[in-house]
Amino acid sequence: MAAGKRLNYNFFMRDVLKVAPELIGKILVIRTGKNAFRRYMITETEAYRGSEDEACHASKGRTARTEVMYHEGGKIYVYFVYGMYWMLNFVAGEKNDPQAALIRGIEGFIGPGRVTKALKIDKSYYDEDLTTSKRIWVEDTEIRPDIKTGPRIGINYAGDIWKNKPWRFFIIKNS
DNA sequence: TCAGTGATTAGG
DNA sequence: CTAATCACTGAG
Repeated sequence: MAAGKRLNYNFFMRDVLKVAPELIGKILVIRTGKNAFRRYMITETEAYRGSEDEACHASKGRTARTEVMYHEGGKIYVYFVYGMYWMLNFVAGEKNDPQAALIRGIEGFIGPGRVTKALKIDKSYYDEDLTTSKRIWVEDTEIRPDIKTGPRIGINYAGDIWKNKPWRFFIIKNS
């Protein structure tokens, strides 16, 4: 895979613990008008992995909301939370293995709610396919950033085992 | 530190 | 139908 090329099916069909960190430094492209697109480098992600992961929405089973997580890698999982914010996730892994990477930060917009506000993401992106969509996709780069890890944010409801997993991936913004 | 805000879910 | 919950943010 080369810089500027769209990340394909094979990229997303792997385990989310590979996909989530590798998304860091990649370019998220979003259509903003008829022939207008904006490009943002992804700077922070989190991995949610399978029905065992108590922090993963799919740990409570297959529902209308989590259905797309059970689909093949490359789909988009969007959901609404706290009455105000859309969360943008990229589904990873094989069919029937519910995994997704939450996009927590892009260049200029740190925080999952701020990301979707900047990109104007809403429910209409639910189940969109990143490998074929004409309005959103991810491109490869030559960037190989120094990736830091830490525990995931906002999942206090999960047990300690899962709460402490270092499944948040990010790069510090250059100052 | 804490309220706002409404989709989603489980339960009666 | 009701009520609880929530992968957050901005104001104070």
